[in-house]
Amino acid sequence: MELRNVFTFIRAVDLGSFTKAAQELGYSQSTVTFQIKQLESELGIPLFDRIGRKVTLTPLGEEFMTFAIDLIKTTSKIKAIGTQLGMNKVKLRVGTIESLFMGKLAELIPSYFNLMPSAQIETKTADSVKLYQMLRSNELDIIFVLDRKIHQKECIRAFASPVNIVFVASSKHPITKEKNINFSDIVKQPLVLTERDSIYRRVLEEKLALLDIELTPFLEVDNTSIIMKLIKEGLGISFLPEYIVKEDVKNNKLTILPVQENDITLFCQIFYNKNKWVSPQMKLFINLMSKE
Amino acid sequence: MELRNVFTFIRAVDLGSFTKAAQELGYSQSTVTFQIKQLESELGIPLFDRIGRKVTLTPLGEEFMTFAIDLIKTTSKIKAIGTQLGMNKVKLRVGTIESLFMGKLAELIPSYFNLMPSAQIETKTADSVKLYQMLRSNELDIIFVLDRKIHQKECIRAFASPVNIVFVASSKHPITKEKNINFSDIVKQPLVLTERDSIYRRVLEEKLALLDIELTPFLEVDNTSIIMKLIKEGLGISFLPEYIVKEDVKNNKLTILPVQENDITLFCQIFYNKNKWVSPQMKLFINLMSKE
DNA sequence: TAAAAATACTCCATAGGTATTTTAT
DNA sequence: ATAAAATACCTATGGAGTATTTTTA
Repeated sequence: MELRNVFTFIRAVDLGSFTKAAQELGYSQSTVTFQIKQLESELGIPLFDRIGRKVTLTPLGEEFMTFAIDLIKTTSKIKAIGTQLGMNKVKLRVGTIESLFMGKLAELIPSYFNLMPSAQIETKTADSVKLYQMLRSNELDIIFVLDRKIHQKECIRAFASPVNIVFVASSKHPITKEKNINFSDIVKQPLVLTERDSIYRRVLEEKLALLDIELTPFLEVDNTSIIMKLIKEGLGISFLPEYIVKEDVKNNKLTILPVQENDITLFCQIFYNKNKWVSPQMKLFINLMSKE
Repeated sequence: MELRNVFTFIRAVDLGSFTKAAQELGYSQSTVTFQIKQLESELGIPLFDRIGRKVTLTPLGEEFMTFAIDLIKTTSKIKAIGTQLGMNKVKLRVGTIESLFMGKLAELIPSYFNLMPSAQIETKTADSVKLYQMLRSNELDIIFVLDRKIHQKECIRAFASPVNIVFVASSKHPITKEKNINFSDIVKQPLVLTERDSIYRRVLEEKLALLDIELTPFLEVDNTSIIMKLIKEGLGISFLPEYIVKEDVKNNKLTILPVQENDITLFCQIFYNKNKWVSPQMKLFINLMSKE
């Protein structure tokens, strides 16, 4: 059944005339006759009695009329889809790495819900490799990662912001007295680092490899919050993104070590799947991150 | 918007695959792709994310889905139109002449409502000329008249039953003693007749005109019930359809006069407009009358 | 005679098919 | 290599128009 015909039917009923309906709808009179005939044969029931030069609904036609109005009501609701954004609960599936969750994402969530009150967010914390995979297989709508600024196939970069990765120690640690520190000095210290395939750990190792320096941390922890807690207790030094230590540096609990050779900069970035429709929820998330 | 496309959309969502939907619906895969594309461009919103070789609904697609289901529900209701007959109040507009209402129609109405419990009947009593007019202009669905069996243009005769028109007098009236009565005897009596353009009055006059007899009733009344009341009180004789006096003849209140020359037979008939859809209500009415 | 609907006929848009290409598993 | 969707291209159906006929007021 063609909704166009249903529209015409309703106008014909309201105006009591095929000709008038045709004029109003911009059809020729014969087209209206045809459309109504088509409806009647599709439904297998007569809709109008054609008596004299008047048309009047049959009882079955009246019955059909109520359903026809239903159909039209629903189509007008359909036309309004997308006009009231965020009116319906749309879940945004965000993937990120643990340190970015703690250091950046957590503080963004309240303002997201502020602007999208009926929203839902589902977060998934995993390592970058897993996150890229999940984005490609559409298990996530958006991922928020720390990485070099390189092309990721199938993915579109919606946002990138530079992040320094720094060496930190407790402010009470004797090494904070030093003015100039080299990589070779660092590696002699007890190091608490993230796991081997964490991106900044890997970047650091590559850098040191060029200088023929070997890295032997005495402790590996996969959670930056725990690392910071240990460091604050004076347990050696670590290599972490600046954003995550900022707060403690301000409070003078941690100190960034002045390692001249360290020019490692990564980017915290947002990606989405290139084949994915960018929903208002995704746009909002990206905007909030950009304005920060 | 094409409901066919909405059907396809729903199957594609349920099966999570265009190809499977195509197989199930008997389309080619490209047709499903085309139909969904068409929906998307009509609505101006993306319905599916095509990621890898999977398709998944976008948030807007999910929103559309609920309305799509609405549409399909309504169309399935539409298909059921006419299956449950008499479920909805359909008014049957019946026109008849006064004597037939009293003599035939009144007793039929209870059985009509018995078989069509949710029905409505609207009756209109008028003279035959007016009734034919109203049938032609679709102010009535059906008319029940007493007439010669002649073709009425625009009308279809659904039923006809012969009716004798007879002379009656009170059983106490002296004329009932007579064995043989002629027209010439009749016209000498005080006559109470229906109005001039009532059909049996007219037929009688035509018959008498052939015999060069003139008819001069002393009283004309447009209501047969009143005429019968007057006759029963001994106020002359009348010329009425047999069905209307039957009851009183049985009770020996009225007597049919044995007028040999009187062979006047008319037909009580049901007509409907030839362009009119014959509703189950109309059919039932006709059937009930035929079975009587 | 005028006005409304039905009918006949024509034209073009488009729905649907087949075959192929692209993309991801 | 396979499976799914997109794309290109072709054809037949049928929707809409014009012109005419029928019917009633």
